[in-house]
Amino acid sequence: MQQRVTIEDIARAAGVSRQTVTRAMNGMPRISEETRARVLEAGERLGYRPNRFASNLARSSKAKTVAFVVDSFRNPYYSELTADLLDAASERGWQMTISSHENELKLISRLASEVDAIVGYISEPDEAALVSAARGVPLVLIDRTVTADGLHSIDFDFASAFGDLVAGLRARGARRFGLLESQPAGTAYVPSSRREAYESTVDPASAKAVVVCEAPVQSVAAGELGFDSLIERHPDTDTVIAFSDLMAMGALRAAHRQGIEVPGRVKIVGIDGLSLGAATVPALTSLAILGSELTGQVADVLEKALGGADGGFERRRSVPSVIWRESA
Amino acid sequence: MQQRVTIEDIARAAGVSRQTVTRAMNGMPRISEETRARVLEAGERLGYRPNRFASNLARSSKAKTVAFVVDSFRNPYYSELTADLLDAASERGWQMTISSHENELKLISRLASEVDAIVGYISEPDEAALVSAARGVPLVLIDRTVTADGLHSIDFDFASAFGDLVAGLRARGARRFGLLESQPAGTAYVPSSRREAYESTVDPASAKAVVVCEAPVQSVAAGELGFDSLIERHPDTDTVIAFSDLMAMGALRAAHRQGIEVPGRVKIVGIDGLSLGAATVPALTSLAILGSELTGQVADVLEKALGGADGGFERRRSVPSVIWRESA
DNA sequence: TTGAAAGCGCTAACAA
DNA sequence: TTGTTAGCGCTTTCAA
Repeated sequence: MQQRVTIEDIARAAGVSRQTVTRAMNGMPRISEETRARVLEAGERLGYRPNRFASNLARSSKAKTVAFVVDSFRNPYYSELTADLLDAASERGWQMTISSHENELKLISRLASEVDAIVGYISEPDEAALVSAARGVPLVLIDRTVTADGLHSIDFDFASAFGDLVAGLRARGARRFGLLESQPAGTAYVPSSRREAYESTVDPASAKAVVVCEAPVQSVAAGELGFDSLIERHPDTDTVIAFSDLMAMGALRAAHRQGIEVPGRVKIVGIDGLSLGAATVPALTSLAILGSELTGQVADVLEKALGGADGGFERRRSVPSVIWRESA
Repeated sequence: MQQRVTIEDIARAAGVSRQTVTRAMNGMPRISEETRARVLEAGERLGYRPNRFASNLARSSKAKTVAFVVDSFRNPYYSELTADLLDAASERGWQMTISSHENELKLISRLASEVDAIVGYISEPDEAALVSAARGVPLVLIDRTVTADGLHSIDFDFASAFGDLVAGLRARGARRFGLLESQPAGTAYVPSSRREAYESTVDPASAKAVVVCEAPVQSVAAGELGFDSLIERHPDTDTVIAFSDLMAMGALRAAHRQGIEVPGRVKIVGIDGLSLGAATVPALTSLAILGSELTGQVADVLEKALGGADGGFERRRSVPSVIWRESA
């Protein structure tokens, strides 16, 4: 970049001091309209572009930028959430930069020198490593609970959410449940909090009907395969709860292929609350994380953290709520 | 933020000069491993965090950040494209910040002082106003062609893409086409380049079967309503081309509701190339913009623009290509 | 291998 | 209303 035009140049061109240029450029008081116009005109003419680094270095209130980290923006869950967070960020005057994973720790450590806070879905289990990678930059982890000092977290209360969901499903005639879980291929299996909530909510027979798909968490294909195998192993299943809306969409496809009527013969429910769920055939009932108070919680935690309140680390919980649509 | 720990502090703590700290921190040569370790340790201990503004101000090669501007990240088209661009950006070491519209000109003018380049979907027709809002920051407009000096653009060659699409559809038995177009509510209607390409490609009778939905461009509901009205007005239609994949998904829903078999009775095709198209029932055939050379073109143009090559403004064209799936 | 000096471009505080 | 003087925190010469 040939960023050569500085306030110095403008000052010279307009015959004023640098300070006056600053005042004109930033709409500050204590300057006559006349000089302001003259300075602005000179800036325009010379093609002046403020240097944001210099400006922020000198300025007392620095620009805040927060990084949002996710697995992949190809997943509509993350992108819808991004949209929500983006609104919250721009309301508060924060810039938001987004990144998807390479190596988590390396990414965090890189971001730590580029932004003022990091928030996102990060699976690295070693909390101490996270704290040290963040080097003092506030780090807010979503969808998990942390214990280490130095980290904030916002988790979902699936236990109570599943209570509501299952009760509602029973009221709609559900008797025999099945769960489609997902696990990133090639990793050690750890039961998800979704699964734990499921098992402790449904009847014992249903609790055993769990299919774990080895696939990227958010894959339609996984839902499709999982549905087939679930129905094969547990033919009496009348209600399928999928780990995510995308998997539920896969289940919908599988049901259609098998000629299984939804919701007549089998009800299908996803988790996430994608707005896209309204566009499937039939429209998807979902345990919604999006559109819940999640966004507000994130913004809240960030506000505290950016404010520099070193006092304590937030541990929040957010309760998903059911969106009833056609599929259940 | 209490960003008080500076290299000065570390220098003092480690008993070295500031330069030495810089060398240690940035992995530069001309420093003994021993001092480097000592300095790093001091930094760790004091909780040092580099100030990115100071660093970039002093550094000769500044960090590049590019802003990506779209209507809304709730639209999967934009989010999938974001994912693509994000990959391209991180490969090149650029930061990317994303923004969705408020007032376009105001947004651009704000971004102009915060980033090094702006790329995106911007509908403001007044090119001079865009140039002046960008204040010298490279501005790359997608999905349109510009004439003004000072703007880059990357447009889609729908004319030739529609040629391929329609030929392929005919080979699959299509005879009577219909187009579902969309127009933001409350704006003056201007035929899209998609429509123009459509009309000049299909037979005269089909060219007249165009339904313009007054709705947000990318709405499933619009596609649903549009499909109904198209079939009502032109019952002999056997192939529906929708302005976007989301609208095509709406059309799919409407067809299902009406008991119209897809692709047996009516073929349905979208535009965009969403990966989600693979998840619908039936999976969606689409004229793909995503996954085409678009991303590469954008990166290319940005590279030139960021490089500071003032020489000329790029005018690129990108040809969408058909992804054949079940719906046609 | 290390350090001293001189800025990067801008804004804050103070004077004039 | 305007200008002067000091930095913001870091990196880049250039010397030692």
